[in-house]
Amino acid sequence: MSQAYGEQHWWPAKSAFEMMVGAILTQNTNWNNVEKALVNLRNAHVLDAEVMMTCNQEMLETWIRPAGFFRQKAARLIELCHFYMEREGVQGMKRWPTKALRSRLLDVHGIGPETADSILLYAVEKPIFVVDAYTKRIFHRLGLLPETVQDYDDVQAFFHQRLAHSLFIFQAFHALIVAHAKAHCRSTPLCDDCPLLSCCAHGKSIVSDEGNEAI
DNA sequence: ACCCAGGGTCATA
DNA sequence: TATGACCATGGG
Repeated sequence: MSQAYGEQHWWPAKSAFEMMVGAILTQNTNWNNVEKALVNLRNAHVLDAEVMMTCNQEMLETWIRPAGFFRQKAARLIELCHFYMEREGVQGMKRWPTKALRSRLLDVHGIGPETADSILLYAVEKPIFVVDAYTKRIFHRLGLLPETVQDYDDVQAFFHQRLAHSLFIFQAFHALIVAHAKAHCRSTPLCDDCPLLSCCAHGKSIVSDEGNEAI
């Protein structure tokens, strides 16, 4: 996948806090829309936990409107700011064991498993595998991940059992999975040169069974 | 006029 | 435990 898609330079953020904000904003939302919201926040000079925490929620809503779900997300950003300050920023978070920090993140209203793990992997730089819709779809279709495994924590455990627990591996792999999913979006009928099929023993049978399904 | 996107929460059964 | 509704915008 590296050879096929190259370096992915994830996560595109100038600071750890900006990364966390992006993690909230991108929930079920196209990254293009998230970028517009981030530009608005930057122009307003509120891309900082201490500043954002004090700003008016209706103002926040207008800035992040392009990212959709703006009312929920504005409230979630405020919650994130409180968490960030209470934990003394990313440096403070780094001092905590991954498991304990993860469960504190999950206590924050509006932060679920994927958002928590994205923050842990890309902002706090803890070696933890991020599971998203792409990951499940791709590996289910390849026949590598049993269809019976659907639950977030179960899917994550599946990969944790099979991959080296390396920050670099987890960061790069998740990024490449997304790159692969985007490259073979629904516009592509079938990919003969699919870098995953070529290294998957079940590839051919999956392809013939699924017909013209991409990924 | 659809469909969906790098989810999460809440109400039902 | 397991579905379904809801949140909202912009791009294909």
